[in-house]
Amino acid sequence: MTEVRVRFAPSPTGFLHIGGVRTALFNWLFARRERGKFILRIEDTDQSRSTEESIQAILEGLRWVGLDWDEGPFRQTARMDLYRQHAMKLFEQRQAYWCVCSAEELEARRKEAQAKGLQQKYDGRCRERGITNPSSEAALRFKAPQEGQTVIDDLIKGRVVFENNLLDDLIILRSNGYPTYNFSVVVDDALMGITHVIRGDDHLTNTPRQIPMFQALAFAVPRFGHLSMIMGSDKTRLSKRHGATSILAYRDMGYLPEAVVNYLVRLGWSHGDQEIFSRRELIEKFSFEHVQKSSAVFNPEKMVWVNAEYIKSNDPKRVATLLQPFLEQAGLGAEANAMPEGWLEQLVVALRERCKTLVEMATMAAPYVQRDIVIEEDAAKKHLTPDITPALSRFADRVAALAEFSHAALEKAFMEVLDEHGLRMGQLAQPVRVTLTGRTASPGLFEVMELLGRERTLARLRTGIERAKAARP
RNA sequence: GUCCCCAUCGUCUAGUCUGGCCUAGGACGCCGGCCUUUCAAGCCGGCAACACGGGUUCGAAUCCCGUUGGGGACACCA
Repeated sequence: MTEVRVRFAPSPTGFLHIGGVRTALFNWLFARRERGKFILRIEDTDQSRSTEESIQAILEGLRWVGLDWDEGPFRQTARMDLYRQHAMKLFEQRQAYWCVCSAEELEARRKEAQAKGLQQKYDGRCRERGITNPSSEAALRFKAPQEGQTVIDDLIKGRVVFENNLLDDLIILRSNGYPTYNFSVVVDDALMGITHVIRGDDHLTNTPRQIPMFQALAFAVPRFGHLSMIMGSDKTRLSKRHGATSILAYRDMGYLPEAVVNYLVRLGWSHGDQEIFSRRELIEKFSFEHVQKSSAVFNPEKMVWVNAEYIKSNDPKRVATLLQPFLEQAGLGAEANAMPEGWLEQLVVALRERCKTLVEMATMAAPYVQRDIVIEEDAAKKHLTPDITPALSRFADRVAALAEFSHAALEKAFMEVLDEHGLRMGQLAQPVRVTLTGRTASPGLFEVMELLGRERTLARLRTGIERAKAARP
């Protein structure tokens, strides 16, 4: 058994998006499962569109979702000699020829063919010219086979057959000396020993063009697997229109990387009815047999749900760590940092069932982190009324006198006050909640008090009592 | 236009290869209820799909053909 070697080969012409991450993920899972190698290759042969910034964003995005690569990142621009060398080999073998048709001419002919409804294919006029001393504007074309068929035994799609007479003589070396995509992939995939090419569906029709090149160069042909595309809600290809484009935008929106991975892997792959998978399980269970052939629509609501699941079930310590930058951003950083060891985890536990993203959690955290709060007007009007002040005061006194400021002790005190004043839970709970948090919704009251500590609890109770007294009944 | 891929609830999907266990299961969302100190979470229930037409077969979501629909590719982009 030879070692499985797969690669992710993005072109750095933009940011790493959801679709790219999914492709990378499927490659990575397969590599990990097969104990093979995952290789990262940057396809930057398009000089005009590639940017260093994009490369950095791609690396950062992959790191964020935890897709670590074993080799690379290789950059095609650093491997130019290799492509030229192999291109010349094809020329010497007479499997490639110089073409002096200008880009403008080609474009014009293509347009004409299109208008006439003819096949848009290079007419091969330079094929038999036998140009050996090309001018500087010449490009090198691969002599594609015109007879027979090329058959792909695709890992996902199954058997796909293409007629060779439809194949174009592709340019492999541009007149500027740079290789084109279809040629550089072949050379790299072969030289890097790629055994399985797992890529987007949009490359399916490139495959019959590439296979003859592998063969002409006497390289072993890898196996191919073509993943369906991800679509937006309108069933068109996913793009900026459908929301955040860079994977890093999801980080900034408060998603956990493992949630994004979990959501993405389920977009096209399944394991029975299971929805949530640990990374370990994913590696164990992943297989191309259960990868869907059809395209999938990206559904933000479900991703939010997955994220909420992870927030709830993850180690609070980790969630607390991930929450930090969001607290900073919400202007709560300094105060949060001043809290005692373990406090933030406690906050996470109190809030995690109530929020779906870290951004939401940070927003919700304000009353617990801050020293002073603003009480919502409507909440005060409804719950902080003069008639509740006796019970409120009594409770404040009890809290002040408590030997131990704990959940159990607070609850006991609260119940006793309820008893003394003949109140039901809800009648006192809401006023206390509003007093303590300024809002009508919060975690359990006694958790809230523990989070606030005795000092802030008392201070807020007193403020609330004053406010209730002053209110018009 | 030519070639290629695809087709189960609104969405992600199980089931399709190896027809019968499918009066089609799960999940998200939506609606209703329960629980309850609020809001959530949780639990229970509901709505909701085999694109269409022909075959093959005792029997088809499952196999075959066609139609329709969707997507992709046809560059000196990747």
